[in-house]
Amino acid sequence: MRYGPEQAEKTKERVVKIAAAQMRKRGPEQVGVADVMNRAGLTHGGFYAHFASKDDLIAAAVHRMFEEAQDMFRGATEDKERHEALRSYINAYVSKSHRDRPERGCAIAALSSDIHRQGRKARAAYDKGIASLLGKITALLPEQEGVDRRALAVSMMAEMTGAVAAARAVSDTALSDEILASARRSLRARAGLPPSQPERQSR
Amino acid sequence: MRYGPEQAEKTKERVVKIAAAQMRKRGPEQVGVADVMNRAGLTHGGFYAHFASKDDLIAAAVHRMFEEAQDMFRGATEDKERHEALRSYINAYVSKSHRDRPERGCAIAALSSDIHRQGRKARAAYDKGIASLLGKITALLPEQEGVDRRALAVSMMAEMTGAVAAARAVSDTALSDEILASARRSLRARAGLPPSQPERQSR
DNA sequence: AGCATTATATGATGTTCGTCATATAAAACG
DNA sequence: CGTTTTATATGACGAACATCATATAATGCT
Repeated sequence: MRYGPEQAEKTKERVVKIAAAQMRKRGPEQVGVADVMNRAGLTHGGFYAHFASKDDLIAAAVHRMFEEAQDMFRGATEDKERHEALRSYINAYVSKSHRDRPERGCAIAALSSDIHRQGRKARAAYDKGIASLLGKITALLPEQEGVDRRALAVSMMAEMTGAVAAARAVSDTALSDEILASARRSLRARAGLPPSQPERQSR
Repeated sequence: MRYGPEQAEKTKERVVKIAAAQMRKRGPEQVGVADVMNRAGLTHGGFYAHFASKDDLIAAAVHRMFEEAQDMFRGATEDKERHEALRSYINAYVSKSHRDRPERGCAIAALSSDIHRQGRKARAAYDKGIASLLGKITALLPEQEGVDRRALAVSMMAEMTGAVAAARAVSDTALSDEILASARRSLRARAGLPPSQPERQSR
């Protein structure tokens, strides 16, 4: 044990990463401390050398989820002109692959009904993540007369996260696919994107 | 004990009602069998005279949530002309009072990230509830040329549930209120309702 | 009146949980 | 080389959990 002075940092990062994945997949309360530590190749007792409590771990995990979301956003939008960036982000977000991989996906959709039972720090991290995403979507929206871009961004974010959450919740595959397809088309139209591109199936 | 032959039926109904409220508030997994029974004035052991398992209780609770949702829908829409019914339903759903009382509210918003971890029966009840609601929203939408009412209903449901879930998740009150207000305005416009009614504050 | 039925209660089982006190052993430092 | 520091391990604590076997007592039927 103890393989270097900054090994602890690496270990902690690994634990948080695993926790972030597991908690998106199974919910923060369903993920046990011992489970996370075992997945990191450790035993449960050492946990409290890194975190003050499980609530602390949850807060750190939520923070990391939004870091990963930033990467996803950047990957979909960078080096693209605004219209194309917006289309790319919508297609990536409201997609089957996002629906089918909650452990790698957006925290807002994954934790929508879990987060309000969590501690102060986890909720603060969530707030910050939402605010940041809203800012980015607003900035991508085209300016049009009579359109409040900020309000449109809020409304679109609700539809995006609601559609992915609903598509995950539903067990009928056809209905789930329909939810994604309808939301995707509606979102593109509301974003002011030309309607009938060759309808790519984003999987 | 045993106060009559149909007393058991009453008791079961009471247990399911309590479970439906608690599970919307705290999540199905966070609600213990003993907790529900105690709230019903009983002890935990008798539980298995009424239900085969906790999963069974969850399924029954989800079923009941959608029954209550039907009542809410009917209450907001009955005896109203289509436009007015639609406006009334949107205002009631995307409201502060709905946000602040998840235990009495819509199962879709309350369980969006919980339900996909549940058993077959609970998920089937959820599917049925979503399908039924979608049918009702579709029927209320005005017919317009070039508008797929069903697709619009799906997209609007995603925005409604996403907005309420996000408004609950966020701890910043101002942001939470903004989410509701933006979604409400957007939904009314998308439903084809005249834009600037005297903006009632639905609480 | 007495017997069978059944709704609820008591209490136990074995798990899993978060937390913590303590032990170990390797690295860093003198 | 020896001492201190510290990352991880071991093991235990009490609480909560779902489940079930059994007990109790009141009802409905004969």
